[in-house]
Amino acid sequence: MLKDKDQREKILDAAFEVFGSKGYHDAKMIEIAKKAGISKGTIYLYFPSKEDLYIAMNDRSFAYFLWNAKQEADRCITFRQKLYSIARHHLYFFYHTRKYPDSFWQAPLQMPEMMNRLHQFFNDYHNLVAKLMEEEGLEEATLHSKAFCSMLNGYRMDIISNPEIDEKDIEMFATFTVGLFLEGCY
Amino acid sequence: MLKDKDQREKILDAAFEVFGSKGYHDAKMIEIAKKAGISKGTIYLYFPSKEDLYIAMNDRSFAYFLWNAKQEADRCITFRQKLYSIARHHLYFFYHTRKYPDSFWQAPLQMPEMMNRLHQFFNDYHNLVAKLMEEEGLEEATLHSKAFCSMLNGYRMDIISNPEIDEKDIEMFATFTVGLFLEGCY
Amino acid sequence: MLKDKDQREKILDAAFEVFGSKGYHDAKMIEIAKKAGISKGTIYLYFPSKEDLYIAMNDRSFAYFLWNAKQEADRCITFRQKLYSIARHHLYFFYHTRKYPDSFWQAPLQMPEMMNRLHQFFNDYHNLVAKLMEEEGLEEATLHSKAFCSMLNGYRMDIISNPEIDEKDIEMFATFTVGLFLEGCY
Amino acid sequence: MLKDKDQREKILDAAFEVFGSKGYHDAKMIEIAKKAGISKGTIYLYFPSKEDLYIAMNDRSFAYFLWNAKQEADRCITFRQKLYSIARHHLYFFYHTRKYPDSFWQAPLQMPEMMNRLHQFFNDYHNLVAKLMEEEGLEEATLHSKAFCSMLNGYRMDIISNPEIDEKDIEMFATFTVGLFLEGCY
DNA sequence: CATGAATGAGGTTTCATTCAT
DNA sequence: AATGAATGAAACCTCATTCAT
Repeated sequence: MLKDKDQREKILDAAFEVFGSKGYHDAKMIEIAKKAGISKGTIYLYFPSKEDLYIAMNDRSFAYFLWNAKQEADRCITFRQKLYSIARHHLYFFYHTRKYPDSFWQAPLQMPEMMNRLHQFFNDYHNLVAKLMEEEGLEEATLHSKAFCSMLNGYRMDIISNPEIDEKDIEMFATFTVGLFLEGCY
Repeated sequence: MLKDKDQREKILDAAFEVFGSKGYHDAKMIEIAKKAGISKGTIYLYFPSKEDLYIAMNDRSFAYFLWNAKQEADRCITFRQKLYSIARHHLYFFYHTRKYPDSFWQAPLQMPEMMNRLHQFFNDYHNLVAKLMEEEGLEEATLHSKAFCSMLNGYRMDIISNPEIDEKDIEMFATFTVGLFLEGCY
Repeated sequence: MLKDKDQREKILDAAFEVFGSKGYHDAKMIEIAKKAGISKGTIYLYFPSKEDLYIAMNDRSFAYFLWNAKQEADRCITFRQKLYSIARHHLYFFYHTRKYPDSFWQAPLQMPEMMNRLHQFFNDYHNLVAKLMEEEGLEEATLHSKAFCSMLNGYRMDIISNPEIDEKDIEMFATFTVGLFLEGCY
Repeated sequence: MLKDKDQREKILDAAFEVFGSKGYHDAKMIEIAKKAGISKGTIYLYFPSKEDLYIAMNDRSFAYFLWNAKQEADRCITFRQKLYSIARHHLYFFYHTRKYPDSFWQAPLQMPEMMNRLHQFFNDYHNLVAKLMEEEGLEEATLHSKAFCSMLNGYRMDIISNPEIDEKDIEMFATFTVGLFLEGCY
């Protein structure tokens, strides 16, 4: 039982790496199997298809992301601190998974189920952030949360493709974004 | 001579529609050919491979997007108006191409040439916006331009997948984004 | 383990027949698969490409030919007998594979690896014969061995395309060739 | 009229080069057209198909080869001189066309018409040589002529692939072959 | 549970040939 | 006569999935 859990997780870990670094179409089941240290057939004991594996892998990542974002934010007291924790969490996530640029934030069209999950995830994330804003009394919390998250998303490609970006840059991006959000550009 | 031009454009138009609605991998050359009203082989008279066609199609879109963005901004006088024109152009582009959600703003990894073009495009776009900001005397124009464009990008998925969004919403998104950028969230 | 060996051999057998009777370019992978009683994809489990299969098939034939030629020659005592055994082996090989005229003795240009193997094979064969001649004290063994083998090769097209040629003719060709080689034309 | 003749010849010349250096299957009509300085379509005004062009090209080569061989032999007086002239002509032909190794002496199976022509050519050539031998009173002239020509053919691959072989080697090969034929190996 | 050999549908690309100009 | 744009059949190869062991 625990063994099963381990197998499933091992496969999801491998899937994260392979899907993440190659993209859905260029990822091969055999490579995921090899990376998981098992055989191709075994994957099908745990996941009915490549697509299902892809979705399961993303689901796990989504849950993990949201859970962590919430944890971090809950530790903070002031609104500014909360925004800052969201920003840091978001950007560090990009930073730590920068070797797997395809693992997040985009999905193949022609995979409606995955699109739904992705929408749901964005929804959940935006709601999480919107709630923080509502608690602060901010109007139009939904629009504001989307704008805030979108600014963070904008750093994704830079973080992925510019190897010179380091943790100091990440901190700066977070500070800048929170400042712009709270006070505007001037 | 004109004929050639026409054929090439016809193919690029069809490529835009098919790549845009299916994504690179799920797009089939035969479908592009049919949509262009020609035969499969003819595509290869104008483009050496599927990948080259994809890149050429994107290049055309990039140039078109940048040219229009500049046109619109140049017609404006105040800084706020310029930002607003950028925002409207950006969001209306999403709106008018919402049937082709894969035609823009993302590219398959494993296609380094395309990634380079995409980076270049973002660079050009951000520079265009940064220049407007520099003219206004805004500090850290690069960071600000990225943040501004990122907020606009954030509406992409909504515009694509929510069929209830209409031109009034677009205008509202633009107004909101410019306001947030200039004055902050309060 | 034995199964694998069998599959590989089955594929090589089928390749010998199809390449041999159609030539490299007119041979189709699907036909080789059908003849081997397997599916197209299975061939690619054992050989990475059509070209590799072609080369492997030829390699096997080369080794087989040389091994047999040596076996037969080693059983003989006198020089004349040895020459005669070489001639018979050579001509009977043509005779027994006459249904597969393209399987031997020629290779597509534009396939450098195959050309190398073919050269190597001719080299090995000529050396084998040259050695017999050296043991006899014949001068210019290399030139003589090439001339001898070339005369035998000359019967190839006759044997392949003239269905009236039978084993009696083969014996006669061998006798004639050895005689001409040893004593000249008078 | 003369113009036509020129076009046809130009195409045959180009075909000789391209078929000869690439082989039938790897030769492209477009390349032949370019080499002839005309357009693809024009070839089809003079030859109904690639196959027909290939056959016509070979036919011309065959006729040329035979005509020259006869010319050279007729100039000679003694039997040995005649054999020697045949040998030199044969080997120099290989030597001078060594850049076009596929232009002669082999044909794709699956092209019965071409196979027939090739047989006919060998027949004619062997008869030409056999006649010389008959005039000398040699018995079994047919067998002897085949053996003689086959020995010459044996140098083909060497001449084609060994760039160090020069005219001195050719002369030596001719001398050696005639000697072996007349006196045997000792 | 686990394996990995086998399958076969499906897509990109090539190129001889045609035909309107 | 000459062109070259257009055609479309055909073939190699890939890889998700199955299933006997």
